[in-house]
Amino acid sequence: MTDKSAPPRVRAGRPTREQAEARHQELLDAALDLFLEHGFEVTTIEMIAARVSMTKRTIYARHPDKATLFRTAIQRAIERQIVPPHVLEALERGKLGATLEAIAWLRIEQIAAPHGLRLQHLINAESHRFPEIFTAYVEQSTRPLIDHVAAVLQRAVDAGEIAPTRVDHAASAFMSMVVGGPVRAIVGGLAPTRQELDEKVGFTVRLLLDGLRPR
Amino acid sequence: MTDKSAPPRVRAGRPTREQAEARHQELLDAALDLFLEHGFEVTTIEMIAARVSMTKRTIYARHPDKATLFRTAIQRAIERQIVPPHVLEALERGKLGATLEAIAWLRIEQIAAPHGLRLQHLINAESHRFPEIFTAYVEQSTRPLIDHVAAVLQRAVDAGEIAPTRVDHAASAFMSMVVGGPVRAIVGGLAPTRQELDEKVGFTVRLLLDGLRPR
DNA sequence: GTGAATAGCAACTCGCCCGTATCATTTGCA
DNA sequence: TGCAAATGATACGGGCGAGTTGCTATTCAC
Repeated sequence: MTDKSAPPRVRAGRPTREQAEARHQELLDAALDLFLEHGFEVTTIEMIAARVSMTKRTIYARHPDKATLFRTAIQRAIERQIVPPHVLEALERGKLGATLEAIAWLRIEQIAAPHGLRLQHLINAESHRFPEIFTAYVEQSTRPLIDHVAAVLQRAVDAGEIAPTRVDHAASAFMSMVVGGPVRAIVGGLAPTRQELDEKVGFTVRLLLDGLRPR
Repeated sequence: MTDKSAPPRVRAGRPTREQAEARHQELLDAALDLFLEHGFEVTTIEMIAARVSMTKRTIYARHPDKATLFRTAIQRAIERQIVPPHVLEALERGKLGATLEAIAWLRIEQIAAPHGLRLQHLINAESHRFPEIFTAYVEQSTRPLIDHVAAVLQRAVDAGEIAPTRVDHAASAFMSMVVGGPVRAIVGGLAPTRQELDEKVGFTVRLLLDGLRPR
């Protein structure tokens, strides 16, 4: 006895393939936003649906469950952060110090990006429930940069620019220093100025190069 | 019409003040454990109650709600991690390098402690809901150590042991390096050996001292 | 055009958990 | 000794969110 005396239907209908695909991208963007803001548990499917003016039904038509939607959205964010090799190579400057500074800035901008740091925290926080996401993040985002720094340093060692050393330790230490400051600042609610960051990056690079100066 | 034909009573009764206090400590320990393991949302009051063989009733007699219980338990964990000033002073060794190594080890052991890193992650993850906890952690745990390193370095500058420099930057960079490696390792599921850590700490201290060697 | 697949909506079920209330029981403490 | 505090057992209201289903409306394919 579905009377429907006052049919409140507003809009419906099957969208074009392009329309559907665009909506789907919107959905993933919204899901990412909300997950980053509120975490996995607190974010509800209906919050996401409301954000893009859909209903749960439509979301569940594409994604089997909340966990899968989460994985998909986060993996997408990780992929956006991947730096392709040719970009890394393009960071090569003439002088070692300038190259390191360029790499440092690349990472800082990733972290300072609208939700860059939240992504890290979310992935850490959910690393129990989604260990594969954590692994993916390290493998695809963190590690390549460290490895690249190590390679740059190794070349500098070979060229006699710096003293022989454990380039892996040095690279890891360098990235830790670069990231540590901004992370503390941003998480603490501060927005470090370009100048402050510049100062810190300069300090870090100088410290590393002085520490590794050939005897 | 509560019949209660089969009263399955087992045990009850009023405990001694000391007993009650002891149970209360047990409760907070259990709550902390579970919050660290599962996070705020997933952990339920009944999980905590079961862990210490209590009922919700008893918990709610002491804590107005779940959020307050969370704050109390976490604050307790933070306080346990606070290093009293006299302990910091006792880390002073004759040589600057040895002092820095001692400080580094102190922090590494905090992080490698059974739930040391989880505490950080939990606090970060819940920093939206409980910003005051996040602030407390930084103020009471992170910052004092960095400040102490800065003070140690300043004294070394005054003594001419190292070149004049921004000791705040240097201290921050040092602690970042010290913490960065172990964090990546532990979160990644690895358990770095004492020897590996020793090697890293040694490397870090040497890098800093060489980088700051007086001209 | 016509039929079938598809996207959409709304309402529903189911289960979970917080917080509270009730009653019985034990026991510290005055 | 007797009272009240403290706790256990249990039930339940209220709310909420995940996932499902029935139905409708539109578009794609032939």
